[in-house]
Amino acid sequence: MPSRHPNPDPAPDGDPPRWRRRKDARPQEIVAAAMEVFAERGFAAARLEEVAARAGVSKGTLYLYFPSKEELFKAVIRAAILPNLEQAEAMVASAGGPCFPLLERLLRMVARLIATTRMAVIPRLVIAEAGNFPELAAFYHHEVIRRGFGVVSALLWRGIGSGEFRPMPVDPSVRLIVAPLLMSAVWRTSFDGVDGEPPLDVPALMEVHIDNLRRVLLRDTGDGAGAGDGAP
Amino acid sequence: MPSRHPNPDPAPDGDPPRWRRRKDARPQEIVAAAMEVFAERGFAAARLEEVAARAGVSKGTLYLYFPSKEELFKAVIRAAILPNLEQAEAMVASAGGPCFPLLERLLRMVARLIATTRMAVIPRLVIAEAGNFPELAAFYHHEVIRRGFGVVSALLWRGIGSGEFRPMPVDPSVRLIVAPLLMSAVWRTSFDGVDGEPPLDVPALMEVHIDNLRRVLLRDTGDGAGAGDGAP
DNA sequence: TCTATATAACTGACCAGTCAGTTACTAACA
DNA sequence: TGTTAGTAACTGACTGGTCAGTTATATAGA
Repeated sequence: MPSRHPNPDPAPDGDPPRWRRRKDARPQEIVAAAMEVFAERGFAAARLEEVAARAGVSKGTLYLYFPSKEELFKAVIRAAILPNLEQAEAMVASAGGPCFPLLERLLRMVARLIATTRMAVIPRLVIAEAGNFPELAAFYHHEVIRRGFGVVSALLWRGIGSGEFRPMPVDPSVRLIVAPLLMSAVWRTSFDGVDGEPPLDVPALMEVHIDNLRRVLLRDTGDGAGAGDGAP
Repeated sequence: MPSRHPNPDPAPDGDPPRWRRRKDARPQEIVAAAMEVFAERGFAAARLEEVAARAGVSKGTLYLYFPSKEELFKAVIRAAILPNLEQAEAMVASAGGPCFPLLERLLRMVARLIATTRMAVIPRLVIAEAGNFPELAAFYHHEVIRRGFGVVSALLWRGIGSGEFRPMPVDPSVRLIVAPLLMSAVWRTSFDGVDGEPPLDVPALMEVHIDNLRRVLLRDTGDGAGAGDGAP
């Protein structure tokens, strides 16, 4: 099979070489291909032969850049999630003013990622393999969950400190805020299209969630702070 | 390897037979063994050899009672979930009076199942294999999710109809009510004990969730219907 | 005796990871 | 400006192992 990344500056003479040395481009091409295949098949069922084919290299080449299937998977997770996580951390760290609108922006941002990108498959993949690859679960917990929880947690503490939010148990609240995101990601990659159901409307779900959170998190201010259909 | 279900009424004479015909008992013993193994390894990584060993039979015997690994898995799901689902359906159908306490009972019941039984692994297993076995996902959606959602949905409609609950979009609300349960189940079977974290306190999480739902679902009644730390 | 029930050896297919060999590129030297 | 070692990048056939599902054979029980 010819490379899917052929000579970008074809030699004028004779036939093009069967392959080219492209040390710098390979890793990210391999990771992109692996992302596709893992997303379609899950970790265990993904075939490295197939990853290699989609990356336009041979299986042996994979092992020049990644020592094992598991490390390749970690690289996929890092590439898919870390940039977004860093963006979220920066957003919360830098923003001033009231916390609730910031939380709204955060939730909408993640919801959009879940609804529109392949990133949504990652939680499912990790959940699936956690039993057989505990080290993978630990990696994901340490690199993603802990940091993600940290972002929301910081936001809640700030809101409580300023009096904007009600006092509340922070750890359970973080989990309850995040749960619908997890559910959306899992749903979209496991049940969408099954049984003739319409696909899950992630943004709509998120708007209802945000409305609910307004009632739950915000300290009562006397005026109708909640959604519009409430008391007279 | 000797059977773990040896002759329950050992023959008085000579050596006991190498095996016994136990047509009626086999299926449930096999399903119980399969539940264990699937829970520990996931669907794909579970070995039928091991299921057979734990059930005290040979692999061939499995195929006398279940035509394939997939059908065996379905049997496991049915055995683990259907009784509880039916109990929940009966509870909602038969109970009168206000809806919110009923919802509380329902949530606490499921939370207890998730926190204390092996049932909690089922969602993880289905999620994990949904990509590779779409028919399994469809089965689970049809037999479990649809009915589970139906129970909560019925409850919400009733509460809205009676004026106990605020008007609300029912489908998203059902998902938001269920999401923390799903998260708890997944967490307990994927991340508990990882990274030195204390295990998830499912009942505590559920109590916070229920408090939140009180604020979200119940129509404002003027008095302090919400949790105890609110307005004077 | 007859046969439903059970066994255990077998088959065929799959795949992660390895490694001996091949090729594209580089730079030292003519 | 060739030419030619030298080497890093790459290939693909191979190994060793796994496991779902099948089948020839044996025996419990009627």
